[in-house]
Amino acid sequence: MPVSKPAAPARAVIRSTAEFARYVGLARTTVSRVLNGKPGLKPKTIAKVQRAIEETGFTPNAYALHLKGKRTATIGICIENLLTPPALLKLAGLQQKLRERNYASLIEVVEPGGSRRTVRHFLSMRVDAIAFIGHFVEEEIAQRIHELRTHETPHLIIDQVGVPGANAVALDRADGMRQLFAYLLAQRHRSFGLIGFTSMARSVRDRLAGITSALAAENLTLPEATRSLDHLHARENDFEFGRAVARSFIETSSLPTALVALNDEIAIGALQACREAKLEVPRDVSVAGFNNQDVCLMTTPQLTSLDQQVPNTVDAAINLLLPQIGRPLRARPLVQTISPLLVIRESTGPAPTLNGRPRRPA
Amino acid sequence: MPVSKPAAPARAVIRSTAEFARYVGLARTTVSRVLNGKPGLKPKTIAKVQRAIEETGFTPNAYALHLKGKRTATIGICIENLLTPPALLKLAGLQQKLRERNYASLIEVVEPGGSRRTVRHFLSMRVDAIAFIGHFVEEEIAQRIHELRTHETPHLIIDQVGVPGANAVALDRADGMRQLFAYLLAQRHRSFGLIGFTSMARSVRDRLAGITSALAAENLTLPEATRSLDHLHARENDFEFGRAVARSFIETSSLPTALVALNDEIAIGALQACREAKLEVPRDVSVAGFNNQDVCLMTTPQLTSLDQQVPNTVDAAINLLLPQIGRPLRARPLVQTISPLLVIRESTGPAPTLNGRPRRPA
DNA sequence: CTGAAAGCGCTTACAG
DNA sequence: CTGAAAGCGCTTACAG
Repeated sequence: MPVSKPAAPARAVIRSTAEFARYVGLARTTVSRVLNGKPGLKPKTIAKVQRAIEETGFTPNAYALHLKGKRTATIGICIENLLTPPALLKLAGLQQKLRERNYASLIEVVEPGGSRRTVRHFLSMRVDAIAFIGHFVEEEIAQRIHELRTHETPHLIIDQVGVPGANAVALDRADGMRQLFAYLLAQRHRSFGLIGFTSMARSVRDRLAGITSALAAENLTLPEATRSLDHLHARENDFEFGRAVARSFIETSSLPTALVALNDEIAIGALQACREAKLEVPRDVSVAGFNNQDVCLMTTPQLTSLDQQVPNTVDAAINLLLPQIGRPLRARPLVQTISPLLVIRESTGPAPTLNGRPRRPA
Repeated sequence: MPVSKPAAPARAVIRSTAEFARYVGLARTTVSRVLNGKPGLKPKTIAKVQRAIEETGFTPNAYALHLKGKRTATIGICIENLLTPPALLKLAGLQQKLRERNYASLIEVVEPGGSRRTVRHFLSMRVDAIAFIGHFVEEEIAQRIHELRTHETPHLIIDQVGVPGANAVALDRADGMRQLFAYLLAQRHRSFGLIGFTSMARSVRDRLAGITSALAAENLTLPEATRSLDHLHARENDFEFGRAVARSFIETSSLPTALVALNDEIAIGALQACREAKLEVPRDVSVAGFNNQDVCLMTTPQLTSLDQQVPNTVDAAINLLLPQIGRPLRARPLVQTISPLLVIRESTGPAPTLNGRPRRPA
């Protein structure tokens, strides 16, 4: 069954206004006007075009639109490859808020050393702004920020502080630790086991600074009030690490009255070690985590933790990032800080007294 | 200090090959050749251009490139707004694999009723293919798939089965339940409490089918071997729901020997209810979850669960999606099924015997 | 409402 | 290596 003529408009996929105009039987110009809601068109023409869109599913080529000057309305989001639950929550929240404001998100997971390629891709896509989520190699991200400045492309770093010249919104980890320690000190705790705080990362140093300041209010110092046994165990799996370090603390002759963990997984490991040693939490020892993940409600006892206030972070990110678009670059970086919320649950309580309830099971 | 001449190339942001060529002092054509690695260029010219790229950070406009026929190398990913941990893992895994293959990801979170707008946006961005992650309203997604077919744009649905004409990769939930029940039956369990299986969703029906088939192998039927008390409690928070329903089972005169939960959160709630009732798991009752989330390792006892095998799912997705690109659309949909992996941990064991160890604490 | 034309930023023959 | 030109898919005055 030979067919001579090219297929009628029936099934061919339409990929340009030219083809589409031919299909509807109108001039390209007219079609373009309808597509862009310009005034001065017959209702009948509009209806005809609309029907044709339904029939063909035609969408104008965004690439041509942008060449003609339309904003891309796209934000590049660069997220580090360590995808922790809080980081994913921020990513999801940011994406959703951007979408509500009619911005598309171009998302790339970046490994150390890979940010240059990603940023160049984002720039070639003429994104309106770029957000970074996570903790990056400081030198590397500082270089990216510098490039973006000379490019006059707005940026925002979420979670990492201390990058010179960078706009940032970050959790005030020092304040979080200050809150937690002020509370524990008020509960008469004086000896603290820190689990997982051994690192030169800025975020850990900030936390130690917060602890120091809370201790200072009681005339205590970090060396006299806190101890670490991190060096005794490798940190591969946070839960197992917390369990192992806590076990080491328990085997010690002088168990601190409170174990403070870098994150919830480590804290849950510590809870487990306590249970295995038949120590009752918080009667015998208090345990606190960080991040306030959903699991904190599922442990026995429920875990005291610091909430990252992700919705606040996302809101701040939107408010810092979007107003930069289309305006001259600010000379001074914008930095906003989010205070964590201390969520006190069952795993922390008054410090055990030596002559009161027993520290160790009989 | 009036300035008469326009600023020298010094600080102006360069946004086109024309400006850039002027900056380097070469013809646009030559610059384009260097940018695209064409042969027949003096090393000196290449070096000059490369240096200028370093200096200016110039990136060619991707929109113009594509207009000239370059592939967008972009995949649209549509994810439902119920961002469960496994769904996020799939999103992150897919994004990472695509990136390794030099595809960019355009990601949008979609609410019920919102898929049309998202797909139209993706199409206007001339994506090479579209992936859907999650469970969508069947009628709505069926409509999208139909549109994509007429558009000759490849698609893949991850996690949802039963959409007519759709390419899909999905977890074989029936097989998962079959595995779990075969194991529990071998452990002499004969009475099962199902928690959270009350739903007309296809994924739940599939699971019940799997249970039915495992029971049939022992000449048992769903009505005689399983019970549900879902109707007694509202399901707002899965953990609390699991706890409440399990408590109701415990208060019953005939506690099943195994509680099987729809997901890990519900199972952890059930574990909690058991602990509160001083029932020992698995001595007095076995408990199993679904998804094998990280928390399964953090509970006491550690939770038996079914692993979604996310890496397998992601690999299958890549292998189903990418080969479709640039080829004529296949007439028959591609459907691939991933078998969950039963991970047996401490929360399940032999069924208690009535005349052996006590079912309830004395 | 139509049609011809210019131009967005690129690449790619083509003729020097 | 250069330069002029065409064309990708659009929008937007401009003249009918």
